[in-house]
Amino acid sequence: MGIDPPAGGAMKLTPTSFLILGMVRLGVRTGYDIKKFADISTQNFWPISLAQVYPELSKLHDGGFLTRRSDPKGGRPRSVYTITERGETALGSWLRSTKTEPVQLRDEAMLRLFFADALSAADQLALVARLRERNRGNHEEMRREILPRAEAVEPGGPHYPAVAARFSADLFAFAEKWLMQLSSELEADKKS
Amino acid sequence: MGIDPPAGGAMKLTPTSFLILGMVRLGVRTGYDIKKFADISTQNFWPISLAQVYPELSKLHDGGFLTRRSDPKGGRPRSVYTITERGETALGSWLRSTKTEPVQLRDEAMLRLFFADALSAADQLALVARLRERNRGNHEEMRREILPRAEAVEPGGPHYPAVAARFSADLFAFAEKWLMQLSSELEADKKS
DNA sequence: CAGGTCATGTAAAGCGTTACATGATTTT
DNA sequence: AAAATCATGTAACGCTTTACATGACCTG
Repeated sequence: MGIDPPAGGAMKLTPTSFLILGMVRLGVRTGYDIKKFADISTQNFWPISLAQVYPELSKLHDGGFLTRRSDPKGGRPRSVYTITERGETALGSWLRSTKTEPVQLRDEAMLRLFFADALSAADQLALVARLRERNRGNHEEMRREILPRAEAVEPGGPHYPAVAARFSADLFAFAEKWLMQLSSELEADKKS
Repeated sequence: MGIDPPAGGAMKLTPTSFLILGMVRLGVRTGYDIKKFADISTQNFWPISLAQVYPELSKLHDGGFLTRRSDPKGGRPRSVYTITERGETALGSWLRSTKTEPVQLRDEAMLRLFFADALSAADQLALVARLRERNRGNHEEMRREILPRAEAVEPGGPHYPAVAARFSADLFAFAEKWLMQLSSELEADKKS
């Protein structure tokens, strides 16, 4: 009532904000659905938790980037969001922004590999075997769950989600071959 | 004086703790040197900041995993650390631990790619070009700075740092080819 | 002698995860 | 009838980053 509607003058949007904004733009309209869809699409390169989604939606709504409409299913409250003109503009200029942030990888298993010289030959092999197994699992999930969904897009639908999925899948495939090679080399070294 | 020397009964060590511990074990003895060496070795899969190093060293010292010796260079104070038996044990059981944490990737650029359908064909190409350029830079740095240092190891020295470096370098190389391919496909689509 | 590197820390702020809390609806 | 899923949030905690602070030593 007393709040200037578009408001958000000095509002700093994070990549997580744009993830939410982009999801709403793709037609994923509720907080719960955004989290569910993110889990099978963007989780590999930008993980989010459900606890981030709701405050972020409110923030974007307060800033005028989204509109909120109450649409209860039965007696259960539910909020449905739509992107505004302002939201589209913000998303567009983020997508065109040229400042490139570095990739950030965090992998405890790779850290273990780095220090693996402290292990016996047998334990080294076991460590690499665990790395391979985890990677194989990730690859499987990618190929079976994520890629097919991303590729099952109606004509005229978005096609970059499938590009991103294929990239991840191919990276996992490459890592799989690489780690197999490493295993073989270690086995060979053991015998000599 | 009144402190039980080994102390650390219920002390929870994080991957960052083991990174520090492992570095000291490899003969990197001061906080400053650990950060410097981490920057050209483990930064790609477990980034740390200098502000983490010193408190972590103190924590590990308090827990009896490291010994501290004061060794000033000129009038400048300096602490040199050594790993203890207890530290070796802890590092070993972490390395042999079978619980596998998931890889965690965070890449704003990939997130942009995922939502690139909102862009014009020209802007899509520009986005991919930026991705490629960043990747090429990472690959270059890997090949020119990190790999050679990791591979320049005296006989009997650790050889897994070089394995880890080669893995990263090869991943970047793979991504480079993949992104080149994507660029070509987009160019081809544009003409048709 | 100025700027860079060596060297060690503290404080504040930001971001994200886990756990907590609640309750309706749907599926088995 | 129980379990899973839908649905929305809050609170506490932990890890990391950035900024602040200090000062000696070395190189051009």
